[in-house]
Amino acid sequence: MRLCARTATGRSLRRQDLDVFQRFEAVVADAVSALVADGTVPADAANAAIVLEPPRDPSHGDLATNAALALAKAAKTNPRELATRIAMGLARHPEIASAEVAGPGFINLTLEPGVWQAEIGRILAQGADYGRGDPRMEPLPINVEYVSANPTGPMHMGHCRGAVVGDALASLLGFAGHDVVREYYVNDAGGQVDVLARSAHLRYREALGETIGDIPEGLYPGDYLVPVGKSLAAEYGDRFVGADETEWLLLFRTRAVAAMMDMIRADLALLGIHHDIFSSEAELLASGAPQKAEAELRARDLIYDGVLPPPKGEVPDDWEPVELPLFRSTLYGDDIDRPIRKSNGQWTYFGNDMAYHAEKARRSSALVNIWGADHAGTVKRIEAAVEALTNGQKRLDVKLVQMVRLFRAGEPVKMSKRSGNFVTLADVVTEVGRDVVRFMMLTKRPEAMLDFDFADVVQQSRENPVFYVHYAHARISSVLRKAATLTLPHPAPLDRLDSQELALAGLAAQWPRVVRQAAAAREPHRIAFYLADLAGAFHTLWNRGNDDPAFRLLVEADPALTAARLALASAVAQVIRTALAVMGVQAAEELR
RNA sequence: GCGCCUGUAGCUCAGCUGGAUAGAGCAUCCGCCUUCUAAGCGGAAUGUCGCAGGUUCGAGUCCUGCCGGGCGCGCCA
Repeated sequence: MRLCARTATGRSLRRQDLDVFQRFEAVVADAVSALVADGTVPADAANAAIVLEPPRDPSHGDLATNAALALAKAAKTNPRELATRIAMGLARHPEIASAEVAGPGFINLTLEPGVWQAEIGRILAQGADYGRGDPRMEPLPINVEYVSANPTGPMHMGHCRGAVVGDALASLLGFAGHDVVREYYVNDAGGQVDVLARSAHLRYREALGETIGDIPEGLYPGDYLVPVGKSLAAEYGDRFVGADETEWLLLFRTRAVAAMMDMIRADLALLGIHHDIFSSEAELLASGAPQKAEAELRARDLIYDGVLPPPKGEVPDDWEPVELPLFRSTLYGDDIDRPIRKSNGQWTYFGNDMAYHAEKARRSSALVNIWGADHAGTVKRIEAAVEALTNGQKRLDVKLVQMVRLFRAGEPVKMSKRSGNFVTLADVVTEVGRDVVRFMMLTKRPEAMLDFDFADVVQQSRENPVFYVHYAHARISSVLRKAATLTLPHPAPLDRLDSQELALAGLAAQWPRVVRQAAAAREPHRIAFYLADLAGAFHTLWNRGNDDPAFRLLVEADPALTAARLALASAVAQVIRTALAVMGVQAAEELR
């Protein structure tokens, strides 16, 4: 367990700068150190998996630790006995009201009310920075690569979830104290962009007056290429009409890709997503990076020339054994070794991608990729390549995001990519709003399928988490507007808050811990679930005031109590705002 | 055939990297409210955590093997 966080300059933070959980983790760690010092516990056991967490059952107090359970074996005592000794020490801490041994050897801590009262003050004092992590010591940023959709058309709903999850993860990591780079890998070198170029050439001829009729099978039918064709026609006239493909392909490709990327950036901007770096596959190729990566891996015998076995299951009719340069991904758990170049000598997608990740790894402390689940089969080889190219120093963490199924009032929305009849991201954002889209994409674990119903997501009711969280913030905002005219005591006497109110403060005080854990697990969706909990707890308290006016936030006859409750409500609103901001969502001041 | 993901209450899903008696919303049942602190409230009931083994003080969580669902599977991107 870490005793103290450290800043980028290596300076130790004072304990009062830590959040509640970190502070009491340190208290428990001190108690464990004392056991080591008096010989009860061997020194090497002290770094056992000791955790301090809020117990599920509130009757177990504010915090619970398994320290005795984790150490009993090494101390050769029974857990309850050890727990009793630890608890006796903990109980002497001025902020700990009671430390009780429970169950097989847990120690349940109940904190003095003043701890939670003080936490309200901290939330209000730190504002939007409450919960923000200390800057980490890594010299290089964490790289989050997400979206990276092929530049061959507008963003559609298939890209949406990965875009939101990636962006929220990036801002979560940033809030947790990491330096973060948001990156988009532009696949502007493969066969798909040649198809794009040919599709643009067709639109170019169309712009010059030719009747092109139906778009041939295999080309992109979307009319978003019409302006590209027009622009090329205006600039170059008819000189490429009958020309050989070699004369125009590169030019058309470059122009079409640039136009598609402008469109994609505009689509992403609708969601509030902006990448720091757009890396071009074509530029990477031109720089010779794949050759360098190959040479490096060949020197270490991680690439060799070999023949792959025929694919398992159904073997294609035209399958022939061919010798190819293969990367030994099987050394890292892959099923077969993977080719880095094709039989025609060109790089495979993986060959380029390997070099790209080597390059990313050089300028990053850690790599995260957000990929669609349809790429699941290629995860191992690229993680293996990063491990090999960095000698195991850097890890690539590929997060797979499952698909979203669209519904309209319970009916599945039919989509067919072939006919161009797909729902674009812009359509969805226009219809339900950016904040709704962003929040909804985080209401489920990314690796599970998500159903998105246009009717449900804008519904104003308890079962819609987006609404429910906004509603909590709007209620608080509304009361604070009303209270603006009141004369209230400063500072608010927070000791007037009752146990239910302090429990809500305790939940708000968990925000820094949620940030740390969600960031460590790279799971931004935890923020959405935390917010639903926090909003639920607030609404429950609010409803108390509906039943009995004495429990309302504003009690006109008692300005001191009103001030205390408003401080609590403001703190809750602050945490909601901050958490929503990490998700890229703007908190609502009122609902309409 | 192989790989990855997935299976938790009737439904939709959480489950804090192994902790205590597995939670929430919806639906159900029982009360209450008709209110701008509005877009309901309170309470109750609900489980073979897919199945079977294993690891250990302790398993929904880790390991192995089955079963069901999704995605993918030669040099595509």
